[in-house]
Amino acid sequence: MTDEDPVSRYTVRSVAKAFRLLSMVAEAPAEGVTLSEVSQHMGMSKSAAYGLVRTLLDADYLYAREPGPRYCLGTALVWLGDIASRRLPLRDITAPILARLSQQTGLTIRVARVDDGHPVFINRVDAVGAVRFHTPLGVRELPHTSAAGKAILAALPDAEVERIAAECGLPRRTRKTITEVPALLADITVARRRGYAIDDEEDFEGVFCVAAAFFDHDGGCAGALSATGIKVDLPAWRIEELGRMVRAGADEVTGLLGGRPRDREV
Amino acid sequence: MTDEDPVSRYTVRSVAKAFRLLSMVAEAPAEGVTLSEVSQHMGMSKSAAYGLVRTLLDADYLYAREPGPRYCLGTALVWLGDIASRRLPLRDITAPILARLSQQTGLTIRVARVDDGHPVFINRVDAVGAVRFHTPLGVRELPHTSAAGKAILAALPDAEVERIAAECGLPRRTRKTITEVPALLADITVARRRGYAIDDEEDFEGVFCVAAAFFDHDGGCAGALSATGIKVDLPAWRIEELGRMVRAGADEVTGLLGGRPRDREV
DNA sequence: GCATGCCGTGCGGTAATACCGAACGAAAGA
DNA sequence: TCTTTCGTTCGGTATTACCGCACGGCATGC
Repeated sequence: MTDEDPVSRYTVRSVAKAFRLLSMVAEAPAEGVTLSEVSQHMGMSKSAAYGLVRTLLDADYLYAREPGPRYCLGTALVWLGDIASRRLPLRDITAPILARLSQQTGLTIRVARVDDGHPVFINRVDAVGAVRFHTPLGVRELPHTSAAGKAILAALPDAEVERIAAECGLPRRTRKTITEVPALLADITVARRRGYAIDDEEDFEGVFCVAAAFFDHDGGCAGALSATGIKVDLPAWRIEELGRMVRAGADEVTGLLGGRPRDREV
Repeated sequence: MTDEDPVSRYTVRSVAKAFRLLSMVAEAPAEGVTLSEVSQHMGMSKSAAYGLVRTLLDADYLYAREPGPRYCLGTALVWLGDIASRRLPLRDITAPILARLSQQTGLTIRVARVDDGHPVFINRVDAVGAVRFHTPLGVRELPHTSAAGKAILAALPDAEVERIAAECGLPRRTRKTITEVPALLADITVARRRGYAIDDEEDFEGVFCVAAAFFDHDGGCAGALSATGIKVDLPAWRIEELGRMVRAGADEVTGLLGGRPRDREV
């Protein structure tokens, strides 16, 4: 084996495998996976998979649900995830604003931080009695299919938007997804004037989002707030109202971050 | 090496080390840890620690905060923790009740599930503007120092309580912690009559908790709801009111679980 | 009732590996 | 300027994790 592996020379392979296993369980149905499924998907023998699973069980990263047994994500991940998310400064700062917006609007409110032009949602508050959207946290999302992503793009110069678009390729998610760079730039230009970005069924059919970006002390975009609802519940006047509320919430976050809002930009 | 290790023959050692490292970072200050600290605390060479850290960085289980660099828990853990906690059925069922109780009381409301007589908190809703308590999720807690723990114990027969008490040894946390089995049984007996359990500065100085258990279709205790506040803010009449509200919330959870509430028990 | 898969569990042997030690450039402190 | 400490990199080797194989249990099908 003289060829160059995709893994660095310093990668501990067993650990990387364990993480691949956890990702596989996370993406599998909630009932969990069997040992044989693990050995198949991981391309390793059953006995090797058994050792790996046992290690994860002992550490509470997995737990065995009888009968089967089927393996599911364990409480150690709840523990670590709670600590990790609490230590994101943005989360603490924005939590009360999310709660207030959720009460005011009756919608699901989320906050994303920026990762190289892409949104990573780090918290979510579901309104009581509202539709629950199963949107993941902690994942780098596509920038062009969510309102939060477009609000973040709108804070960047057009050249940067084009670079990011070329990088991720603007894949289609629904029939309304913007898949061409000029259309994306046009949409962003409107968002800059309006003060908030809109996702009109561009990520999921029937789902509508409104988002506004906030900025830190550098004047750089630090993230975005978004409100998510079912499209049929949102007439035009309601969308404008939501836009103003989200915009106001984002400005408040900007203030708490010691930042300065930009003129004529989201 | 013919001696019996504490780890099973099937334990993948590198993976266990990676988990120990994550636990270490989780218990360290929020600013993160340096590579040298890792190699020291883990008892391994710097180069080995470097390989491990690089692996965790590549998988987003850690991220490097400049300068230093200092290593902190990464967004992959936020992702996995979010999925793991969403898949706990109790969490979805109780979420709206937590939110309502939090609004009604202005306190932090938590829900714990039962793990062999011990409470494991799986969700928490902080009231807006209230004091934030940094209580971890997903950890097996001591049963005798929290209101939720005592509410769970109150649902068990005395013999079982004595077994659990012998197992964990009733360690002291504050000067008010109950450290003797007879006193614990007496406290639990009162809780059974009253319908809710109380933690009066037995876990943290100045912190007061009220909790009530809920039950599943077997009639077994499935967990408990608790309300947490600063002691000076809670006169006696307020505590009684809180107890009734938490009790009512727990009964509601019991109903949603298809369970039946017990007579004269928490 | 018997055969037949399939699953989870255990055990050697060996090829793959993760670890140690040493060394280097850079940055911070004396 | 000198010293210390940090993160990083690189061979060599002892450790190891993996594969193949076999066994017991549990359903399913004939």
